[in-house]
Amino acid sequence: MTQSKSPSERRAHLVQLAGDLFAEKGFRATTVREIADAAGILSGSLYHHFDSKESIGDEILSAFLEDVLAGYREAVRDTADPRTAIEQIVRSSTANLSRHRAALTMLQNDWNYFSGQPRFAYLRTAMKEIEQTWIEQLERGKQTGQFRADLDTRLTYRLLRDILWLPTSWRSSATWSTEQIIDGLLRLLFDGIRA
Amino acid sequence: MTQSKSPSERRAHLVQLAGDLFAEKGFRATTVREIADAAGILSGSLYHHFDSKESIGDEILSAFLEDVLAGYREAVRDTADPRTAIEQIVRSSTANLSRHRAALTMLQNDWNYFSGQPRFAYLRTAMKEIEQTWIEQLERGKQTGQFRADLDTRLTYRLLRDILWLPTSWRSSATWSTEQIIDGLLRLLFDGIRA
DNA sequence: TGATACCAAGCAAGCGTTCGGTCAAGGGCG
DNA sequence: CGCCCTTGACCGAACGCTTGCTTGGTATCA
Repeated sequence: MTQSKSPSERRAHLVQLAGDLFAEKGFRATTVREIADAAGILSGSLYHHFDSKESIGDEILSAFLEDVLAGYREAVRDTADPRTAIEQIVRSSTANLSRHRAALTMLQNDWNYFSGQPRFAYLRTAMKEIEQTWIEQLERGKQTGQFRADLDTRLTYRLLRDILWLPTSWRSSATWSTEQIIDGLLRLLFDGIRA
Repeated sequence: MTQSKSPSERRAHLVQLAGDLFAEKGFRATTVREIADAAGILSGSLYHHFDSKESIGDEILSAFLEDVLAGYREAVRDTADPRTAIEQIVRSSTANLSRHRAALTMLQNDWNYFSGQPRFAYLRTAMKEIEQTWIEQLERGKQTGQFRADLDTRLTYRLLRDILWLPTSWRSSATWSTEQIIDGLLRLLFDGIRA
């Protein structure tokens, strides 16, 4: 059909197509035949580009986590102020999440499936670093007096991280812009809903 | 084997077993053979009690939504104050969610699967009522001056409802008690993390 | 000529579901 | 008491279908 210019550009396109499906139905619920249909080829032909369905998932997940971790590292490197750091984390995450919708859906839907396999051990590693980063910033904020001293750091981290990842799963509705979501999120996190 | 006292007590037990599996892996990812294994019978024997796998899911989901809606209705009936109403909603929801872990996992993992079928049309109906309730209370709070006037009501509702349902998906860890979670949740919602 | 990208066909395994048969428990009845 | 017959719970084996994946062949183009 449409011929790709550079080698393996076709491959990247297939990953993109598969990702769109994963983002809507999850990894397990998406069949290789559906992916092939979206690409206009037969299911068997996919195996000319990938050696398994898991490889496609692997590519999507590792690319996502690399970007996320890069954003986290930059956020804490540039800033001394924990509140600014968290705000920076929120901004970089939101950008990454809208670019990697598929990865997050996979993590939420099929975490049990992936996290059990040795091949995806890096998932746990990355999650640990994310947790560590949040906890450090929250603790620092408590010490400087910017955050409430009575915060349960670990509980707050779990809530904040998951809250941050929520809007991604909202069907790509044009209801709210990314800016609006970031705004609503930040104000909620820092100030709550009370006047 | 063990004989049940009342008729269809066995059936209720099977629903319980299936629910435990659904809560961990989701509905689609759980096979009837796994359910049967957990019960110590063969997969085919399940069909003596249920006419399909979907029926089990139906039973779990409808029971959950009935309880949730009852909690919402009671919360807004008894209270004139919107802040108290929301606090009441949070409390009743948390109780319901810990009792119906399976249902929420199913809604999060397999929403696309269920919401498409006519049989599960009540899912959309119930969600609409939940949304309506939240929005009413948020609007009232804005009018009385208790909540910030610049809140995007619909966006805030989506955030709050999803946030409320988050902790359920946290594996039944003994890390935090229900009381702790409610506390952290309420303080975060109303006051944010700032000191 | 030899990669590259794909087709056509099919495999084994797993899925939800069906169906005829077995077997113990228990009430009705002489 | 002893017999029969219903009933509920389950087994064993299979069904049709879908799954991820394999294999041998073909067209295209450098």
